[in-house]
Amino acid sequence: MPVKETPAKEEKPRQDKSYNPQIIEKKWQAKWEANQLYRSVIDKSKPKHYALTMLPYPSGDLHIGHWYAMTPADARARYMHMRGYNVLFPMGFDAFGLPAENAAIRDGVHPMKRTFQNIEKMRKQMKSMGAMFDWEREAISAAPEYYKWTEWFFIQLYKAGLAYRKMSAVDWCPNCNTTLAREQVWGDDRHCERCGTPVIKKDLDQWFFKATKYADELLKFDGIDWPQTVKTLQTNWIDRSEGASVVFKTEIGNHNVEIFTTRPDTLWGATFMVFSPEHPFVDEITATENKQAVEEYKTQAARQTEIQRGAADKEKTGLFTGAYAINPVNQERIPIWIADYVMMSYGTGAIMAVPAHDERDFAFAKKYKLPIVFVIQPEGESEAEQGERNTAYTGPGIMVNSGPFNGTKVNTEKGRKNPGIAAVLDWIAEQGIGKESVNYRYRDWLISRQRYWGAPIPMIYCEQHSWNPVPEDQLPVLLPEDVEWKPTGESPLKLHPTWKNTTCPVCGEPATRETDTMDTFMCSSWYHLRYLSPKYDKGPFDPAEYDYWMPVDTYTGGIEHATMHLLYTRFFHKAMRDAGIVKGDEPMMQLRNQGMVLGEDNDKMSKSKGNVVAPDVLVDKYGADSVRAYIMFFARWEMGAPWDPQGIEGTVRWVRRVWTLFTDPTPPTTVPASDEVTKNLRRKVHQTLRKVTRDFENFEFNTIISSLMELMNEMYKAREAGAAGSNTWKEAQEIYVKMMAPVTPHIAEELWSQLGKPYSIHTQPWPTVDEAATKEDSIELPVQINGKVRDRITVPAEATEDEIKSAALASEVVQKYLEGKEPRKVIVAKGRLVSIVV
RNA sequence: GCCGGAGUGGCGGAAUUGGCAGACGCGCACGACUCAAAAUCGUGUUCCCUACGGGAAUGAGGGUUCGAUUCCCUCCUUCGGCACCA
Repeated sequence: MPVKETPAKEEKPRQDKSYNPQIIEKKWQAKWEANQLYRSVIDKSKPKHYALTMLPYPSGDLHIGHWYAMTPADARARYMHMRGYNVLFPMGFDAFGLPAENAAIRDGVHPMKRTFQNIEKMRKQMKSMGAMFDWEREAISAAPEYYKWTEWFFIQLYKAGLAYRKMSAVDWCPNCNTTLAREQVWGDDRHCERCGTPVIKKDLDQWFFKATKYADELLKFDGIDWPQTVKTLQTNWIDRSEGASVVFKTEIGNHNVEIFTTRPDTLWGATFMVFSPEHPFVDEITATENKQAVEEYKTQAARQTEIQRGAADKEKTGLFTGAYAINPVNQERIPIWIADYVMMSYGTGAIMAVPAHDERDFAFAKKYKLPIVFVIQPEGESEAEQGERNTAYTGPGIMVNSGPFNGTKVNTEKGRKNPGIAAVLDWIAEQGIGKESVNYRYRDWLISRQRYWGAPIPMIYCEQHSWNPVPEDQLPVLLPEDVEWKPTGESPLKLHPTWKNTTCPVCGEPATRETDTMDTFMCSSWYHLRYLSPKYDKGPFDPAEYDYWMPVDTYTGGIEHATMHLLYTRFFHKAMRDAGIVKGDEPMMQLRNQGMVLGEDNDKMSKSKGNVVAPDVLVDKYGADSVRAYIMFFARWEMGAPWDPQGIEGTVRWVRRVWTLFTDPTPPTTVPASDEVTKNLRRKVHQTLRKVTRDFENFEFNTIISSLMELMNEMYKAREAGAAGSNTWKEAQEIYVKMMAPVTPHIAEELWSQLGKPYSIHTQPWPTVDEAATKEDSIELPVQINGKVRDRITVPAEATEDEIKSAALASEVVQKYLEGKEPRKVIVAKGRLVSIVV
């Protein structure tokens, strides 16, 4: 790509030397764009760095939260660029989704039109930020050339046996009029992650991705540098538990009822079974005389929401079915109950109840007078004593009443680490009554959405041949433009008169298309791949680009996606790795999360609360550089903070004062600086450089700005002392502007140019710390006596421990405290302090 | 109930390996400039006292250490996640 020269526009010589961000920011943005400063192309002579920040939904307005996420990410990408990396820092839009469709229902404006208008506006707003986004690589998930490949990926998942259709009770948001994946239902009241409406259950035939196949691998985070909190959230979300699956037989029908238990060592204590009211065997096994009561209980349980059923402190209720099962370890006949504390959605929907060693089962047994048999005895406790218990016993002990295992030790470890469990696991396998088993809370990913504005699910249904994917050469399945906007709870695609009619790819007979669209998290699971080659049409990405840029080196974004996007994209990557489409085990090597900017009132920013901060207004008033600097300065990035509208004055002053320091032609003194002044200045410059470098590495953006402020204050003092014009001064200026460049790219470029340096500062190498220059000549050490600072001594930096010690002891103050006595102990922490114990 | 993060001046925050707590900034006060104001520049700004000097203080209490914001234990507050999970 040839570098275009900007037409040399003759500007009038500046009359006004004062800082005018509106002029210089526009000037440099135009120049950078004109000569494609931020175009990232493969360059095998350089190490690559793929910096990715989560892409926004095109709501139509860039708010301060976007700046908070993007500006530090941009600054760091710029820093990496100056460190010599070939940096890819792309941007795009997660452009499918409900808001645009809901707006269409409201006012009839087509989501396509609105979305692309919004993108237009936001792209312009983003450009005012002065970020180094490579817009040639922009990807928009709602564009056909993008969603063609989202559809293609669905087919690859289908071919890999990872996409399946199932009728089940799924979560439905009555406000969004669509189903949601388990991850998208939040909180105690089980509300929709997007709109906050409590969800309900609906029985629907839906497409799922078999994410659970990767549960174990998703628990491994080897080789990736991700925050512990995210790893913990994902681990808890998947919630692996080790145990056994054991088969109990029903008397009636001789059905095999599989149960999951984490405590196979307590099998001999299973004195009854509890089925979830929805369990498929309930109707058949229920005795005639119990039928009516059971039906009533089922109806009542179904009427309750899962929240009500899930309330842990709720009094347990249940009902005897009249049926019995056989405990396979001791052939005991045990009653089968139904109770709503057993959930169809976890495990198998049926449990063995061991009241002696499980609190819930104990409470249930007490209430309904069911037998309680203790099979784990704490050491030193007699059977009689145990019979007195009024709680379940869950601690360690010895197995009793357990046939061949009497006397076996049980500890509190889970799974095979527990000797009792390990022994029973082997035995049940031998006996053929059960096996070692792992259960997860993690569910398969429900991908179907009953909405229009999403990527079509590229599947066709034929009476003869059931479901088949759309042939790949017919992709994309395009969204029809002429649809009616009705909030019916069914996809508008279903109501379209002709769109769904097609032919079966197997037999060619008339068939119908799937009218649901995909969860937009499917689009964002692979956007980092589309950035590699957004115009490529032979595949989702150009393999040459993939081989050079992937994996993502640094990924930044909000932690709210811990169990959604960040889990989906890992699953997606692993599934596509196994399909031979991508390489490596993980898509993103390093992850860092930013916090959230809250409103002044400490509340989440929202239009309805009227606490939204508009960055455009700030940019108009102060310039993008000052806003960028404030964003990075005002809070710890990973923590976030409520917005303080006054605080921005601090960074505005800093930027102006730097401007003045560099452009004021009349230094305050003509007296040349002493060697000491220049040496001290140079020391401070290199110390600051070391600090700023380290802070960029560690994503500690706030202290980058404060260090730069500190150095500026020192430079003002040095200038006062005559340092201006010296070589040290020139070096200080040069390093200073380079350090500013990632944070405040426009003013840095302008000052760089005014220093007479060649365009562009953003292609300059990051300066190197002169370690020798950072060394202090003499250091002031505090002297502590019994832990309190009583004096300070100044010693040469290279003073030995003994020299420091005698200097400290020689101090008058120390002598006074010693009162002529010998100190008990003198500790010299070199370069830190002297501690004297009297 | 379980898991994880956080708690430091009026406010945002700093303190890198256990070594001077409060860097840097906001705000505030005073001063300079000005007819005046804004802007700008300068000085001060944790709290308490009898103020030359001394004492206390990093959510609370305890411990380890010459020395703890930092490590350990108990607890409190707060935010987030999970939860009749078998």
